[in-house]
Amino acid sequence: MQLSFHNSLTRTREPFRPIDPAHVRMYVCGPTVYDLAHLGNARPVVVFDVLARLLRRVFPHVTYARNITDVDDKINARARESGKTIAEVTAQTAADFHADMAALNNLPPDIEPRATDHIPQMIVLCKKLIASGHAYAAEGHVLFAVASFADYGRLSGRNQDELLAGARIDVAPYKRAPGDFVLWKPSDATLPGWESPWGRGRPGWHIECSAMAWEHLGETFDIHGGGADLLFPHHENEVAQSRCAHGTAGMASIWMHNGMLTVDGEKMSKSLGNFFILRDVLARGPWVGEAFRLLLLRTHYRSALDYTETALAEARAELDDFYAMLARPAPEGEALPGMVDWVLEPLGDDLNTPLALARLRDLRTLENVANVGGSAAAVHARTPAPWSPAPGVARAAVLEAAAVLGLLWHDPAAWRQGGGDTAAIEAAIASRLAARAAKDWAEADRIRAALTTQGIVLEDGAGTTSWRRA
RNA sequence: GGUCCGGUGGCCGAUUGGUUAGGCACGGGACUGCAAAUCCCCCAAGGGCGGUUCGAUUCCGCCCCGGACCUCCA
Repeated sequence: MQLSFHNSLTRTREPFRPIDPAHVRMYVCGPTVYDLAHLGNARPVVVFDVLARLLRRVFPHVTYARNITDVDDKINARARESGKTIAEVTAQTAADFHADMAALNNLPPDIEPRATDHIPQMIVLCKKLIASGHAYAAEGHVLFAVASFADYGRLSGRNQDELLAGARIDVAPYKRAPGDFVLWKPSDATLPGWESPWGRGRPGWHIECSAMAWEHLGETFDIHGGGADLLFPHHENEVAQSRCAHGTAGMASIWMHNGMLTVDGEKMSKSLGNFFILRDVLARGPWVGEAFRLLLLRTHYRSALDYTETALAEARAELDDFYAMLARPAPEGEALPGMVDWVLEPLGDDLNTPLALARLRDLRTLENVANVGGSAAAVHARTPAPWSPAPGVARAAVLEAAAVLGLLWHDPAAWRQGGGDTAAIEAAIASRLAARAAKDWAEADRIRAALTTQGIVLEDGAGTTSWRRA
């Protein structure tokens, strides 16, 4: 399968050519663990989880690294205000993050480096940058000299004049230029710190990713991902640090940035205070995790995505349709050649998940036609061949393709019927089947109406009745 | 103000210089004891003004509108 992706660096779609096809390497910026994940935090995790699954399908060996930032002033502030230690805050938040991302069926990355485990590497980078004239020490700080790097601004599409003009913070007196950014900063006794050639201190935000990517993926690697809001300054600064420290022409071959998630048309933001905690949304039911994942994948990853109640309900309804198909008894089948690749092909075209989902629906229709009856003519107008599979065949293709999207992992019966005691429901259905056999339609309808008030929907089949929760 | 990305039918949302996206909702039909599930049909679009072209939703220019970034942010 040919892959191509939109590269933020060149602002064009490029064929994906790994530096080493035998080992594809991807780095994605992970969370700063100071608070529970909000809805927007989930988007890059899901997007790059799908990308990792796709890469693993195409290439023999993939290393996907996603860091955890466990040293940051927001963490310090959270510890101070909550009365917990920094270690408690980071450990608990990281555990919460893992649980929430697992609820969205994200696979763990291959490597999950932590910033505090890479302090020595950060210090080495600072030393290298100072030695090569790209950084300087001043008043316990180490700062990157933006003017020393001609390509600074290339990734985010800015020139240095604009950046200086746009600098809106007060310029610290120890900076040579307003755009210079901190690699290392001093810590007083109340703050976490590590001994360094510049005194006891802690890393700046950007240096950690340069250090961890270097340690685990090398000086250059294939894909660097993250949210579009990280393009500047975070990724711009990462490139500057890594390229200047290693003397390379680039850091990652392809930079990929997911669009922002908005709520009712406004960006989710800590400072705006309009953010939804993912865990609160997940608490609404066992269906939410998958419905939210589908909601995310129904929009192309680079587009802005507006989260609404309606969109979540629609995603759930769509999953209901898939699980209705999967819950229907069908013989074990094997996908016809080409079926799965037909669905996944759009993923190779800059991760076009909406088109892949449209094709997944077509395979669902083929299974429904095979199993229930009807015409597949409309679907055949789109498929590469007039597939008319036996029952169970398209079903197998749906499951295989959905697995690359990280969808349809629930047990169909559990999805439709939920947990809890079902004996009373089964008993009522048995009574109704007896009434129907006796053509006592009034009694049959009375039982169904009673179940309807409990939120139970009956589906009569040939000689049997199945049920689901509405 | 600067930079960038968008504006597609009632809603969501892809592809494409000419040929059906798809989903949801609405309406009609098949099937069903009645339903549900399922299938079929129908519906309706491309912000505005110019330009290129035989032909533009698709390419170019301008304008309008929306969003993101401009050193907390996925």
